[in-house]
Amino acid sequence: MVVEKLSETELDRLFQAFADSTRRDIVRRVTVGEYSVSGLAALYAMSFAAVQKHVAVLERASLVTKEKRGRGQIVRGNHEGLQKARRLLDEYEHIWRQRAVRIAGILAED
Amino acid sequence: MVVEKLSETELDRLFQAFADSTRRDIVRRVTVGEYSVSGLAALYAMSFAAVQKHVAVLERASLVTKEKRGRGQIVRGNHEGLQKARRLLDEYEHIWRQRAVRIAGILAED
DNA sequence: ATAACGTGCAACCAAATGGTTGTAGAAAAG
DNA sequence: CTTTTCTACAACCATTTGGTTGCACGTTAT
Repeated sequence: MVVEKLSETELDRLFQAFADSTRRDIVRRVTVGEYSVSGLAALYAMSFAAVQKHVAVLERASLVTKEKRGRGQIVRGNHEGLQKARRLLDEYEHIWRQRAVRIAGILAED
Repeated sequence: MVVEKLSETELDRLFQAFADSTRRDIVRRVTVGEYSVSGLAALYAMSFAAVQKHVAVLERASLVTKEKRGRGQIVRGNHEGLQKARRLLDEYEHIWRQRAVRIAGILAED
């Protein structure tokens, strides 16, 4: 199995992208259905430009993709980015579990 | 099973905490062993105060805890915070999978 | 008692973030 | 062709972030 290495700045961008509730909501929505940028903008109490910026942050973090369709641009979720974030947290969990096992082993030595 | 609800600001703090490579490294280290704040500070090419701030960010996000011991203060990993972050990403994955199943279902209707 | 160590905190600074408004271009509708 | 719609982008502003230095205070060591 090829364990694709994640660069640190890539991870910075990924977690930074998740660190805003509006962006988390956008990810949720575009995972379920398709939305144009203006379609998303209509959902939130902020300017179009603000939502546009949030989408740009998500795009830079590889969590969504944009695709031109007619006069608009549709936003889709990108499963790969999500998996990368999950993979890192899984790694931490693994480290944690190893540590728990080691401690149990030490305690058993008495 | 009680599915403890995570507040949005709690999630903001959690992901924000992960969005810095120094902080991710600190989490990794304190999960494996025990470190004082100054012990951590010695590891990075930045001032003690900077590391102290990173630890404070992690503490606010419930990813680490601090405990006074003698003249120093030891930093430990907090499994609960890590699990919360993982749980959210799992939720997204679940939504994604449901969607994949639904699309497969639609295609099968032909 | 004095010196050294570990920590917390405040003040400061540059850069990034999250928002705004305004302008401009490309595609669709009239 | 003109108007409307959707998008992109620049300029601007306030706040937060990530770093610094300096000072104060409690704890350990000499």
